[in-house]
Amino acid sequence: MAETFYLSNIVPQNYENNAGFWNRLEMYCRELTERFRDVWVISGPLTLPQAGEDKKKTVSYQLIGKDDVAVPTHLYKVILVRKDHSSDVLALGAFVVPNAPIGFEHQLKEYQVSLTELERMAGLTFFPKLDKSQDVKNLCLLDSCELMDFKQFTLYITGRKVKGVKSLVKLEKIMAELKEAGITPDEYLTKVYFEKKQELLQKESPQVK
DNA sequence: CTGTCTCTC
DNA sequence: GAGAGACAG
Repeated sequence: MAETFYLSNIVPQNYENNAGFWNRLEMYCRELTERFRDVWVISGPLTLPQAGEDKKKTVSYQLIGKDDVAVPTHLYKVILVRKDHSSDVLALGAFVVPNAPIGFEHQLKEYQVSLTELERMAGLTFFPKLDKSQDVKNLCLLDSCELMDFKQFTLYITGRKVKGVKSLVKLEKIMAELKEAGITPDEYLTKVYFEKKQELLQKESPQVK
């Protein structure tokens, strides 16, 4: 936790990417901990070359702030999972994601690369003690690599908002926004909504102590 | 969930 | 500078 917050461990990331696609990728990683005994995740920045109109490749990336902090063109994530200690079933997925907004029409699998490819891009060796000659499965074949779709994501976010809401007016506003997005609450959200509504009715009714 | 911004102390 | 709360995607 302490190392997490070193400035040297921080990367400027596109806002929409972080709150959207990357957020859903992180949610997927958390899901994996429910299906696998061990989950290792390594993330980092990349500044990749891009081919111009003349086909020549150039490395170009933005610098921000007075101290010229480099903005990576891409972000990578390597995920290694182990089913359990005894069986030793391992699966790995490596992903390279543009540091730019990515909509719900895109699938995680579009950004999958081989570990070897990523290691060349990053100039790093991941899991050096892992015997690569042994049978390490493709994560996206063993698991689904499916991120939440728009409806699932919106329902989840709305659930978190409802849980933290402080007034009845805001509660109804959150639910109205959901309806406006064309999504009807599922069983879980309906339950959370009514529980919060009861709680706030208690708090906001002046005659009740 | 991922965040930022503003206000107070 | 930290903490709390409002707000947005």
